Amino acid sequence: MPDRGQVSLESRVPASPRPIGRPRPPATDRSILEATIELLAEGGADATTLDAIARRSGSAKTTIYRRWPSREALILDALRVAVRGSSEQVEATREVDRTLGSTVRGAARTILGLVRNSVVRAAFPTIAHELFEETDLGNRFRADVFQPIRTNLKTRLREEVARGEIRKDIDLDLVLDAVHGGMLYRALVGEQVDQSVADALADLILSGAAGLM
Amino acid sequence: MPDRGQVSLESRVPASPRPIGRPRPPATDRSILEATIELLAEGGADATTLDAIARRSGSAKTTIYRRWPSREALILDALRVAVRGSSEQVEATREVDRTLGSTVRGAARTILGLVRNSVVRAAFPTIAHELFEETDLGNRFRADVFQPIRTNLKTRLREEVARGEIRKDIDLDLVLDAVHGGMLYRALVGEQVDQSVADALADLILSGAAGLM
DNA sequence: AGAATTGCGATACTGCCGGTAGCATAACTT
DNA sequence: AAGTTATGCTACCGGCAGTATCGCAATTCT
Repeated sequence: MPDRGQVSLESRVPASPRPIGRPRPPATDRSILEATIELLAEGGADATTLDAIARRSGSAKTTIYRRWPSREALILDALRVAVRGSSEQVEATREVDRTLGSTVRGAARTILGLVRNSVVRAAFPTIAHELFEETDLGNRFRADVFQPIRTNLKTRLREEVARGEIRKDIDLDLVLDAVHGGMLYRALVGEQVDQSVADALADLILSGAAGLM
Repeated sequence: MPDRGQVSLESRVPASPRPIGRPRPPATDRSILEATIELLAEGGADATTLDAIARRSGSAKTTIYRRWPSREALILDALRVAVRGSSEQVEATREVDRTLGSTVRGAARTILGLVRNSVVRAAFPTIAHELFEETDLGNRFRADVFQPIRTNLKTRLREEVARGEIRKDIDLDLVLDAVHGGMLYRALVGEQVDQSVADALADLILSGAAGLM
């Protein structure tokens, strides 16, 4: 069991000339992930059993286990793909406007796309479990998915601070927490989540709720 | 199988004089819930199997299934109890001060107690699943747990609006979403969550992030 | 007192699912 | 041709949610 690992982080310089033996068609990874995503979207996590994934992808269950160490890992990888797709879509939509507070509004809209994504919703309990339990899987997911989005947004927020659009004494992490968390929370408790809500939330956090006294 | 049901919602006017047959000792309910809470806190949801609950509570598995229709229902009831305990504790701590924005800060601290509660953390993936899937269980939980907290806070926020501490044009739901969601989100992604963070988040939402230009 | 009714504990069971083992075979390198 | 690795298949293990059965206990009704 060589376990070549689909995320070859260690494959540095030599770029291994040609591995010996029967090669793994990369298309198999894609079809498995695709099947997983479809099942998550259609029937939720409960319907996403390994037998169902194997059946739909056309690969054997054993093949799947040679490429992913566990069902959770596969689901999280599928979620990774789905998130990447969803946020890229949003990024494309976002015009590069520089109106006041555009970053905060953009952040709210990005999360909007995610909390409405059926794959994200289906996989959310799983990822929440991994995050809370501080699992290796959860930590990797946090580093690979959450952190990049966050550092990107923070950079842009710092630019807004430099431009004077945001106060210098503001904790930018809190701004992002309030925006992202607020949208997520609304989705959780079943309140309306759409673009107007996203914008309203962003505006609230920018302008504050306090009376002017 | 009469299934008397532990949440006799239909038991209206007559208040059934005395049910026939061997009575259910209410202590059994308590010991089962207690065992469930302990297991959730100690080993997480995975360790909270029905056999473990039966073993620890001293009741038979069949007895548990006569009182709760499913494992999920039992876990959600246990969570309900744990939340009630946790938020009552916070309510007691909260002095009845009327400083500006005290409600918002109080809301942040209440959630702080919840996201740090190990039972809540353990049961969170389950409740998230039920909420997202719009299950009967999830809807009941929303109505029984989320709504009361929310309406209570909204009432107090409206008083602050009347007092001029909060602007009239503010969507109070969004304020609560940002506070609760922000704290939850921080706990999820593993950022620091303590009282100073709760207060800072509340202050941010009250005063806003925007520069004064 | 005795019949009827309901709850309990124990044991055994079903069914599903995550994960594994073993094997024959396919694809590739040398 | 020999060695190496991937695949599909079938069969299996172990754990766990949920059910069935049964003898017994506690209580109400007549």
